[in-house]
Amino acid sequence: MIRGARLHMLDIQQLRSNLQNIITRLAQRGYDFPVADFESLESQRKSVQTLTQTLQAKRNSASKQIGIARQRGEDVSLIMAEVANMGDELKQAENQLEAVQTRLQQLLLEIPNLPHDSVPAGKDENDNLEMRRWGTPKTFDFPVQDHASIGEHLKLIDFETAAKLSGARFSLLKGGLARLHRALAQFMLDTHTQENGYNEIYVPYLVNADCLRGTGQLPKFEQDLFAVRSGAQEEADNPDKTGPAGLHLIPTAEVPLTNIVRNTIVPLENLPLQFVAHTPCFRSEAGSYGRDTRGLIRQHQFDKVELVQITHPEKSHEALESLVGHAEKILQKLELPYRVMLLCTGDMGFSAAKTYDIEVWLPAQQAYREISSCSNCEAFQARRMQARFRKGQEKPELLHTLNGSGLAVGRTLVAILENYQNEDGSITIPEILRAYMGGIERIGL
RNA sequence: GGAGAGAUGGCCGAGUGGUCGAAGGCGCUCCCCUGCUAAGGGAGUAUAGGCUCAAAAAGCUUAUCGAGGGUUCGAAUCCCUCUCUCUCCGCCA
Repeated sequence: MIRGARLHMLDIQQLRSNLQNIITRLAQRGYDFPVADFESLESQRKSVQTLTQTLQAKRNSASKQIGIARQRGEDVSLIMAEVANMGDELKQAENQLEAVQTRLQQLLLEIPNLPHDSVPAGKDENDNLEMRRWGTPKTFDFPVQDHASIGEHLKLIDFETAAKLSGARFSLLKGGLARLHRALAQFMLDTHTQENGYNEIYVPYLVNADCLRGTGQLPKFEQDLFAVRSGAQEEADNPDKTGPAGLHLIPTAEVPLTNIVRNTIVPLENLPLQFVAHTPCFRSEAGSYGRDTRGLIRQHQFDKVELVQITHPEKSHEALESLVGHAEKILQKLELPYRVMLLCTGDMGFSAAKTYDIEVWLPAQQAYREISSCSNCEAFQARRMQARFRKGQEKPELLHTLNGSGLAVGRTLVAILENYQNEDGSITIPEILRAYMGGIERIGL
């Protein structure tokens, strides 16, 4: 049997009828569309599929006739002989179709999303557009320390022990900083659930391959993930298998949160869905050797409060603006200066049609550093996930999905350490967090 | 971990090899009827593909009864593997 439904990242109809346009738009984000491969596979697919279906139709009608004749008690040996010969031809056609479809599928699953019209064309982060700034970087009348030094002097960040336990790019927080880290996550969750209308969700931290394909991490970015297997298994042999085999640690809660609507038809009146979850995130950081090796900026494991919205396609771009606002609100309440960047075509992630990064001011680096990334994936993930909505009796339509950090907890901790540092090496607790810290105002030696 | 029972359309539920994409019911949509209400009658009611077509409409066609594979001219139905759910026992935070 051949599966009829195939998942693609871009609208396959669009791809067939509007190929040149799509190639041009993908080129803007630096993607070289494999035209020759695609066209050859498409033409193969067309002829093989037509052949296969014709043979199937023949077989079906012959089988039906056999059934009818049998019931009448007629002799069926003649038709039987005729159909029997078809078997091999059909099987061969089906196998061929399967092979072509698989190759086509592989190709299609690796094509990134199309940039939205409002996204500036550009090559890398230097072409991103600054939208706005909030807050003024504080001037210090003493030499500022970076967060790693501050934490180590306080003896509340212990990288050595973390390395002993797990290796490089892990960290261990103690005492007041561990509590501050927890307070931050609580504060973020409370803000998003109580003020921004999000529904708090607790999610699995291990997900199957379908989820990762749905949000776009697979098949292309396997190397960025951690795969796990249970001790009872020899190997995670078949990544496609559901169940304990082939599970991966989530690189972000976007994966489980967005996949909540995989293979579902959401009633129109339930839209938009707004989910928030606080989870650890696990990333292999392959290919980032030497970058941000010091401190908490780039870790294999970090906590994040993630926002996900599932919206009507006509509402997604205004939803993106509000989602960015929700993330910004956290920084405002923490009184941390930041700027909002609109990413250019070349700097966006695989699944995104449009992305805003929020960058927080880090005094020790004298620079703004990413603390949140908010993306509208439009129908890209929804198509991979078959996430749809239905209006009345009309046909189901693909939803739009959005996600954003609200915020990365570890990096927020970094920002607080650096922006709220005092000359004596202590940290002032931001006003808004004191309720979560038992009222204390300062963390010091 | 052991024993057993299951998985069918929006829902319930029939279907153990043949005109089955699937009876029946509920729900829903449209229409008719009845002065309102209630009741009644009729029609319709899955999804994703492909082909024909400039396109639309329409037509033809394929696939899908938890998933994957197998047997067969033909599979919801038979066989194998897996997943999930439920019940009982054991174990466990």
